[in-house]
Amino acid sequence: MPELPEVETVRAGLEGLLKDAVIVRVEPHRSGLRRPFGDLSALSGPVRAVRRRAKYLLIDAAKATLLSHLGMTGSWRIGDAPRAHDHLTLHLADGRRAVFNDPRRFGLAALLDAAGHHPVLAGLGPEPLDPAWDGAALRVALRGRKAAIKAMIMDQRIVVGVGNIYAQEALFRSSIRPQRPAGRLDLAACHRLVAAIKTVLNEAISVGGSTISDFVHAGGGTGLFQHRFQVYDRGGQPCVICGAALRRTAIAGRTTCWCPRCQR
DNA sequence: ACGTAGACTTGAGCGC
DNA sequence: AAACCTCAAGTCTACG
Repeated sequence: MPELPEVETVRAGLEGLLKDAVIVRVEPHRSGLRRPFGDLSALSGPVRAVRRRAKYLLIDAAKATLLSHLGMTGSWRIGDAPRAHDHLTLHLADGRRAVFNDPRRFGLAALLDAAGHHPVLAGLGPEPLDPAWDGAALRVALRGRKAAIKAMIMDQRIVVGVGNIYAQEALFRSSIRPQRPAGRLDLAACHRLVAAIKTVLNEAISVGGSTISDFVHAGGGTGLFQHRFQVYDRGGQPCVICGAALRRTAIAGRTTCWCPRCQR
């Protein structure tokens, strides 16, 4: 999916396009995706804000909040002709339509409950761009863990928003070998890693995220951060720092590229 | 509890 | 060239 920078880019775009627009009708095109949509009709009314928590979007209307997740291939767009894999349409009073499209159907859409909660939000870890999340906090979360550090920073209970692209890029930038047992990182390494995660996420947000094949902004544009990848999908190619051939391995089932010389 | 593999799904592509 | 193949921004479950 879209990781945090992509979701944040969609959030900002959707907020600009939807704020103060009035939803007059919610039209599902199937019963659900990863989970049933449930009854979405309470979403009708003016849109107040579009928020983000982890990789989830929250569209606040007057009487309800729509939670959505883009899965691997989900997108929101405004006012287009219908397309294959459109799953949910929000009809607006001005005639535009906000449409959720997702070819692989790993996404999610549902309303928050009356208390503003949803089961998928329970148990999520800290936001990586929260100033309170620092190396010391990460070190505490990793204590005793033997799994690879890369798997741990992709675990949404440890920290949210980091997926397979930005985990690899942040580990390269902090010179940490992705397969190192997480609990053995010292405080200095945790500080470096947290700083690298924040920097790479902020850089990616500033250029509208990464587009590999599917990701598009709510306004239809693509991201640009894919041009700045230093290790992602670069197995066999030279390290941008030392020139050594980057290695490619699987960690917890996810392809991982890293420099055998720069990352320890 | 912890860690990993497999499942879910559709589309892209010369690598793996 | 093609795709009967493998791989993909993510979660969720089921096993050891």
